[in-house]
Amino acid sequence: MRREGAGMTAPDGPAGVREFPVLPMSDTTRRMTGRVVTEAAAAISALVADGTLKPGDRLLAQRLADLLGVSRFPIGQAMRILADRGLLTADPGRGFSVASDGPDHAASYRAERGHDDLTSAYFRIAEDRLAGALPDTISEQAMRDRYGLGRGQLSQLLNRMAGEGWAERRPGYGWRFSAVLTTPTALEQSYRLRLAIEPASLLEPGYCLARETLLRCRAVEERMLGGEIETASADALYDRGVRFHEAIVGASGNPFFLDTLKRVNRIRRLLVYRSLADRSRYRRQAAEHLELLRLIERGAQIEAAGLLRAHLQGVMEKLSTVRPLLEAKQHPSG
Amino acid sequence: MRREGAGMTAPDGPAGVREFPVLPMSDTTRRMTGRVVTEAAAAISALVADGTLKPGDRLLAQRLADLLGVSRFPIGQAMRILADRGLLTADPGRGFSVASDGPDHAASYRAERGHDDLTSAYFRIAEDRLAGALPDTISEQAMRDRYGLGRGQLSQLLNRMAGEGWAERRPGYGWRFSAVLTTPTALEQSYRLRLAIEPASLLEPGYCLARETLLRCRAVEERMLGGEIETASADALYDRGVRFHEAIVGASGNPFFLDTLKRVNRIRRLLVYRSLADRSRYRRQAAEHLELLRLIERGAQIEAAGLLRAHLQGVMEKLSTVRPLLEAKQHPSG
DNA sequence: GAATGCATTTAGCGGCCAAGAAATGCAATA
DNA sequence: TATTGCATTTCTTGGCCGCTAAATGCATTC
Repeated sequence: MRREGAGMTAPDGPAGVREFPVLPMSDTTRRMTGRVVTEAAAAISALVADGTLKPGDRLLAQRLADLLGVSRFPIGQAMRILADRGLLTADPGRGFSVASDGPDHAASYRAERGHDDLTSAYFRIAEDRLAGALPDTISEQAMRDRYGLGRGQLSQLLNRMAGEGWAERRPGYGWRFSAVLTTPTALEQSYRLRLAIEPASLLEPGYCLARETLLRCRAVEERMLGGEIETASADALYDRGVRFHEAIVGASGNPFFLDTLKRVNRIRRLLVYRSLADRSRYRRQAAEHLELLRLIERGAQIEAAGLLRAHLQGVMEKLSTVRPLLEAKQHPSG
Repeated sequence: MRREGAGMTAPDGPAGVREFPVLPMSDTTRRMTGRVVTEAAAAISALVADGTLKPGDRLLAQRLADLLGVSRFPIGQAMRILADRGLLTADPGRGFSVASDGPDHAASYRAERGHDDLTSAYFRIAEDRLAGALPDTISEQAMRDRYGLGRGQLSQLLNRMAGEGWAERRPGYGWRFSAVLTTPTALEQSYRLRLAIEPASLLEPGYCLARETLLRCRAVEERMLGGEIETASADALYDRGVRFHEAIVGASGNPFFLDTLKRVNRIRRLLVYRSLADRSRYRRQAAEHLELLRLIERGAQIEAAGLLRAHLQGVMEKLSTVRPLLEAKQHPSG
């Protein structure tokens, strides 16, 4: 899948003159690998980066495979790649272990990893759509030509978009994009759905936020208040917010609530785009998140629901100040 | 798609002896047609059945094509089929018009129409899953073999199920079915989601139930109270309920609310299956629906929201009496 | 002159095959 | 004995071809 001129044609310049003499291990590092291998490598490097695996620790293939829900094979591939990058050291016959300078390599490795082909195509389409660059109706053929996708890939994407509610099959053939994404009030409407379900989820019978989850959420928010608000990327900030709310709602044990929230969050990500990186507000949000955790910890569900409602309403009201940006289809300068 | 030995081979018996002298127009009527043609025929017959088109009315191909969002071609095919069935009469050179006994034929035509291939496969899979006949994890290959589906069809179905939250891609390959459908409390949980969003949708700013929609809903409920509760099929009763609630929520103008409801209703259809055809309760439900419409008509949104909440809660409480049936995976005897 | 009916064009889908990726089984080994 | 490393098997995906359905354009006809 997603091959892209890897080797095969013209590996060298004319007469064997290498155009890119640097990166001596590139043919191993750059080797096209499957999705699972890539993700396994990312997962392992994350474990090394956050200290779960310390220098000298031996990596057991089966253990990692079980952790990621895959077989041992792609784990082995991933370890080999990471060994080439210097994160791990290979002990022939006894597998791999974390190199002494593993964590440093892990940080740089993780920094340079980009999006999936499919994911990036998804965002390109969404951006084009938001920018009005895509017509309302279009054939699959035209989409494939435009974004250079295989049949299967495109079909996966379109089905996903259809599931998210902003694309649909036309009766004959071709697809139609609905107006959901381009209407200026969509973002506000998405918040009103959250306002309906998130506080309600707290009042579900049997609501129980696992202690471990609570502590993890609290640690994240405190790290943010401790300075990460200023340093983290806009994407990272958005992700943290999403994860917090999904953790809260997920603790209701009602999958319908959680699925609905996840779904609306995926669309919301397209709507907020990368625009509103107004960091000053994240501080207040983090404080409210922490207060919410305190209430939940005490079992004060009703108060928690009230606070969550106020929290969302507060965020929604701030929306009206950024909405003009969306309407004008411009990105803020600062 | 879905070809099946249609015509082409052996139109007649040997030496011109017709094997099936009855149904002289069968090779036209039975001809396999595409999805759009089939749906166009169904749509036109619906128009004839409900009196929108009366005997003698001429059918304009372009008008119908615009109505259904397709081209004239499948409309022509559909009209030809319907003419063969006696719903329409063909006036060569001037198209088709509704036959004098069109409405009668339309009723019988509509009665014998079955499910789409894809739709029926979807329900077969869901039923197998509910019955525990499908393993938790399975490869696409195995699914294709089991249900005789093409690659694209299966991918469409699986993506749809994934969107509905009861199937998901495994990291490597193959799919996993989640426990959502088989857990005994799922139905109740789905109602609690509805309880969170439906009353809230009534309080959306700009809520406006179109007069035409209101009248249509009222007429349906009154027809039900007038006797259809006893005569209609269980499927039809379910559909009416779904359509009513979706009309109410759709009038909020917030597509997120409507999408969420539609989604949960699709899963709910799988959960209720065909079990609870307890008709006595539909009478009370219809009365409450009518009262709800009255309140909305008066613009009493808050009272309407309260009634809707009570209505859903009432239905949900009745659930506990039928839940044992689901748990035992049995269908009621009466 | 507008709508029909037919011919042409285009789109999408299934089958087939080959390539690549992941899963699985097995022998070697620390 | 548990784990690695490799070989084999299974599965998915992409390309290509042909078929059928739907869209579109055009001549005909009332």
